[in-house]
Amino acid sequence: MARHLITSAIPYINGIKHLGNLVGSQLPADLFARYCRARGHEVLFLCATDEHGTPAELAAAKAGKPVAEYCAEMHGVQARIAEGFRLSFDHFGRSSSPQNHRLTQHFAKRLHEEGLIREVSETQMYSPTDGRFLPDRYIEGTCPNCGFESARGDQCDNCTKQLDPVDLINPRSVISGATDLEMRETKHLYLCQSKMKDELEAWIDSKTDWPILTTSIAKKWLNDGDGLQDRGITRDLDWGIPVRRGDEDWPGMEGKVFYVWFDAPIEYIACAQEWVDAGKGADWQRWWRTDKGADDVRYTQFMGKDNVPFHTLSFPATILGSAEPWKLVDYIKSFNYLNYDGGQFSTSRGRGVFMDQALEILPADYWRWWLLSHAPESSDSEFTWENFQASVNKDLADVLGNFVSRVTKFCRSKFGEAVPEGGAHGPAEEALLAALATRIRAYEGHMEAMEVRKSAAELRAIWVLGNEYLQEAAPWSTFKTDPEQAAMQVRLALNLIRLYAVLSAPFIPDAAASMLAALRTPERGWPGDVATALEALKPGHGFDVPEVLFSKITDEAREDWQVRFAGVRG
RNA sequence: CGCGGGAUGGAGCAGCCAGGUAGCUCGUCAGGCUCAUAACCUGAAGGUCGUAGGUUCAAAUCCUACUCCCGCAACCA
Repeated sequence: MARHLITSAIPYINGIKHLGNLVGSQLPADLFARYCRARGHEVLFLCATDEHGTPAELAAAKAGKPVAEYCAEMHGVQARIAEGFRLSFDHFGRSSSPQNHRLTQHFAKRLHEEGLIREVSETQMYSPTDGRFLPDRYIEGTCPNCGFESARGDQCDNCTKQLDPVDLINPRSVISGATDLEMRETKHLYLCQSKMKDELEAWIDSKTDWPILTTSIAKKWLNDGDGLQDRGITRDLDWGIPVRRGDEDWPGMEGKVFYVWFDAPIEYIACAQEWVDAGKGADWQRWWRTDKGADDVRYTQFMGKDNVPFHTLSFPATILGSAEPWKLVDYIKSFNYLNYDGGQFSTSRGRGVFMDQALEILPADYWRWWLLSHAPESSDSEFTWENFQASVNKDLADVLGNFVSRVTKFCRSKFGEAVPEGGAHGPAEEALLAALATRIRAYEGHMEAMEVRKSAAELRAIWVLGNEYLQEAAPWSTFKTDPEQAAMQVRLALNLIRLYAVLSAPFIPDAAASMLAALRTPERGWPGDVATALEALKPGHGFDVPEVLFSKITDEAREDWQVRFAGVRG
């Protein structure tokens, strides 16, 4: 038995996430966590909401609520939706937790003591009307290059030229429209990542088995231009973790907070503390401190490609720079983006399917299956309703659902609602067992390697074996001449349903539970020996013919949804 | 000359790292079965692997140039 620490990139608090966010981190992380648990490993699976930063403040203001209240509310919303998708977090924490405040301030102190923090004085655009410093992208004006009137402070969307806010003609605040902007001097703390470049590079270079997407992005940041740059870790905001050195004040940093990208990954650790403080666990240090039992932990992170630089460089710089024995990540699984029907998902324009809406129209398993079997592993992938309908109907309803249906109904009509007795395996059964063993081992290999698409394809192939077997065995024919043989065939098929439930549970947990419930068995141990696993249900064991496991998506429903989710979210 | 990923039959993908009869799912066509959610099983047609060169006995796989798509480009998260 191994010990697996698994974290999903933490979703930003601001609003409900869309399917692209889900498939890029939380869902594959959940798949892996469920698989590890099924294999008997000890698992700690953590996720949280990332709550600090300007967008949260603005969203709260728009909702007319204090930001703390807004975040608490949105955390509740996201937690409920995560439950709806059956994301099996051991704890779903908050980056605004007291635990994370303390820990973030602790890391800042350690980094300071190690000489890895320096102060930088800089000038930034300040808006007296808004009462805040404005990040570049919250400033708009006329592009000095092309004359485009809605150029952002960091870049002109029209001519793509890189800009500095001071370059803009007639700059104004995106928040209030105020034009009385002024440059003000402000002081910030920088993390001296450049001092750690060699250490980080050696560490990255040692990870030869990481996805190419992960290492190529990390190496680009390490070596692009002047190499790894120092990074500001503080901001002039109200909402965030106050800048302190552990318990002490930080002279000159009054009123400032840490930058979200500094405190967010630290929440992975703080979340384990929250898990303990919530009474769900006893000892968080044996997961996170290599001097306190975490030396045998394997730590895997899941995230979209936009998160890779922070997880391969910034957060490891924090960990390594602290010179304390914290657990470093062992494997980073990164994903490309999921596009929506010919374009991008857009949170601001309400384009695409959002997590709450998805659950309103179909059960979680449908989404889990499609998203995981089409996970954007090697390149960006695209959600289309036609593909979704075809995949779900074919894979879930026709191949798996129909298998359960035909077996249970046939048994009921010929033998009654109990596992029939008699008969012995012949060559066809031996061949099936051998094929199953081969494919199950392949499935395990793909799951362990976190090859999500390949795992799904292998699982589907395992389902197909059942239909192939039935076609060859044809119990509906043998029943007429040799009822005992038919009984054996049906008994095997019923046991196959149980096996499928166990193997499929990481992908489609609800359907798997329904299958086991119909078979009236709690037996869900992972199959070692296939022949043994297919004898779990003994002759005479009662079962129920389940309701239709997966109903099909009709053309009308699909067309309806296509229209409904094409435009602005209503 | 900013960086990275991708380009394989109608659609979506695997194969490429360790060169040697182009594989899978869907769709299409034909056949079979009739237990089942008009479902399942079997078979067939359809691609020379973005373009142009190069290396090699041999390239989807290695090298060079180019084209197109996507993402990133650090005080936005």
